[in-house]
Order: sequence, then structure tokens, then C-alpha cells
Amino acid sequence: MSLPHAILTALLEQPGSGAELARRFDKSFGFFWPATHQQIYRELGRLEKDGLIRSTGRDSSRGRAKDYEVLGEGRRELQRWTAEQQDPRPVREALMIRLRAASVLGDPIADELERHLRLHREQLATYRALDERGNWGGGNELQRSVLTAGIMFEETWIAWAEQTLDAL
Amino acid sequence: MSLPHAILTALLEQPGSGAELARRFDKSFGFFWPATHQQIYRELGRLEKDGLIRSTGRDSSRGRAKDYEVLGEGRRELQRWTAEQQDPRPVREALMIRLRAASVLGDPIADELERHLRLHREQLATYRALDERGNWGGGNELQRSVLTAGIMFEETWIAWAEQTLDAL
DNA sequence: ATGGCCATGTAACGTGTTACATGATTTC
DNA sequence: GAAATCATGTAACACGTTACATGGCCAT
Repeated sequence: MSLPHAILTALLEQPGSGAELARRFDKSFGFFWPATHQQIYRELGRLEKDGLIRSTGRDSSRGRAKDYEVLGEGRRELQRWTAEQQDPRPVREALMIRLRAASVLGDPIADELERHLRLHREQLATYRALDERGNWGGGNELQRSVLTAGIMFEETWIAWAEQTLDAL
Repeated sequence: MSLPHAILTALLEQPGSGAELARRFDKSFGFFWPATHQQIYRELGRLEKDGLIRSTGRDSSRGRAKDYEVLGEGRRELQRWTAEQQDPRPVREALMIRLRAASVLGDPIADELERHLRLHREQLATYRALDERGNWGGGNELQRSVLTAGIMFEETWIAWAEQTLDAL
């Protein structure tokens, strides 16, 4: 149950339409909770129906942008959720299964490991660019911490893949 | 589509019943692909129906353990899947959303960060114990790499949480 | 023989994924 | 005014989660 709360957070930071939210999720918000536009529209509909947000524009025909803002009830719900205890979700990394499968089958896996290594180097570069371009300091230290987590995890991934490839 | 292949891998390493598989997933296999017994039974049923595995025992009444083994078709399917290109799944870490929510709401989050820090320290201890007890060297280097990944990611998590707490 | 545990299931639901559809806006 | 693009949606399905149910086994 994180997506509706991710959307509430994004709308509190800055109200906007479904398509704008989808773009923000692609750019930064979704690095730790990705979402497609279909998911976003579905959740926006539910949040509006439940009275947590409302659409501000009066023109609501099909192809027109619809801006949303968070209502008091939505802010309270987000506060309740943020204060909750929630254990971390288990990790799911299919490549680890494939390593074990390659191990029991005796099949090669180095090429795929190298490909993933490249992808993670690209992701690291993306995070670093964001980190350098951002203006940090002034109440958004926590936002930067999130980005730092992304950087640290990508660095770890890269270090692990390099040493695993060496050991092959 | 990783769970059926995780099960095939586990059954190739060692044939067994659904309940045995569920225990192995809790112990080691599921660190990077957790599964409940309900999921496992569902997949075992499908894999058997599709002719990738078969149950070896003849007694198949409801409360009796049913052992499965991988058929040739199952091994081929696992090889096909292992050789496939698959991009990494996006990470989903709800705590990062909660950090951003706490940031925009101005609410405290340190307690929950500390609680997660404790949980990750425990997980790290579990992985380290497994690493020390295992007998490594002899064709299972890749299995150890998977465990090493677990250790490195937990260490990174801990380092990040400590520095984030300091900065609060 | 019964109470507790173990193994195998069933059912309902929520979320994520993929493919496709339709109305509005812009561009040439 | 036709084509491309953008924004909003619908539909179907796969997967994961939770709660519950049933049959066998074992200890007392």
C-alpha cells in the first residue's frame, strides 16, 4: 500500500495532473517506487473517490489535463502512514536465481553479468548527475539522503559484479 | 516469471516436497526470491501440469508429502530462461517514500530509521553466519557470490542509515 | 482417542504489467 | 485538415498476500 502514499507525497510537494506525476515518477520519485501511468490514474481515481484529493480544474472531458491537490483528509492519512511501523519488503533480484541456476546447470552467465554491470554503471551516472545538479540544504536533506541511498546501492552492485566476474 | 525457475533450480539442486522447498526458501533460497508455501504449491501444480517436473511418490492423498523431481523438459526450460536477457527489476523501498513524506510533512522519522537499522544488522548477522558455516570451493563459488551480495547490500544499508541518522 | 502438528491445498483480494482505446491539442 | 502527439482512460491477466480448510501423522 505504498503507491497511493507516494502519490500523496508527490502532490504535496507539487500539485499536478496524472501525466505530470507519471513524468515525475520516471525522473526522480520512482527511483524507489516506480509506477506506470495506468497505475497512477487508477490510484488518482481511488484517492479522489475516498476524499483524499480533489481535481481543481472544472473541465474534465477525456483528453484534458486534470490537476489534483491534496485535501486535509489526505494529509492526515499520509501522516498516519508515515508514522506507522513497516518492515522492509524482501528483496527480489532474479539475477541471483539465475546465478544459482547457472551454477547447478554448469551454464555460462558472464555475459549477462557484464550487461547488468553496464546498466548499473549508467544508473549510477544518472544519480550522480542529479546529485550534482540539485540545490541541497534548506529542508530537503532527507530528499538528498534518498538519492545518496541510490548512489550507494549502485556502487555496491558494481563492486559486487566486478569481483564476481573476476572470480569466474 | 522467476518463481517457477527458482523452484526448478531448487529441485535440481535437491529433489523434495513442497514443504521442504518452503523451508529451503526461508533458509537460503528465498533471500533473493522469497515465496510462501501457497505460492510454491501453486507453481508446483503448474509445473507438473506443464510436464516440467513430476511427483515421484505414488501415494498422493491430501496430507502426505509429495516429492518432486525435474524432468528433461524442465531442465531445458531452465537453461532457456538462464540464457535469456532480463533487465533488473526496479527497486521498491517504501522507507524512501516515507522519508520524502516525512520531509514534506515536517514529521519525525528517526525512530523508524533506527528500527530498520536494527533489522538490517540482524539480517547481516544471519548472512555472515551462513557464510562462515558453508563449505565453499568445489563448484559452488556462484552460490557463495549470491551470499556475498546479500552481505554487501546489508552493509551498505547499514552505512547509509547510520550516516542519515547522524545528519538528522 | 484426542490434541497438536505437519503437509497440502482453496479462495479472495490487491498490486503490478501489458495491450489497447479514445478525446484533445499541436504541427505542418 | 491530416498526422503526430499528449492526456486520460479500460480491460485482462500474472503475481504476491492473507486467511482459512482438510487430511494424515504422532505422542500421550
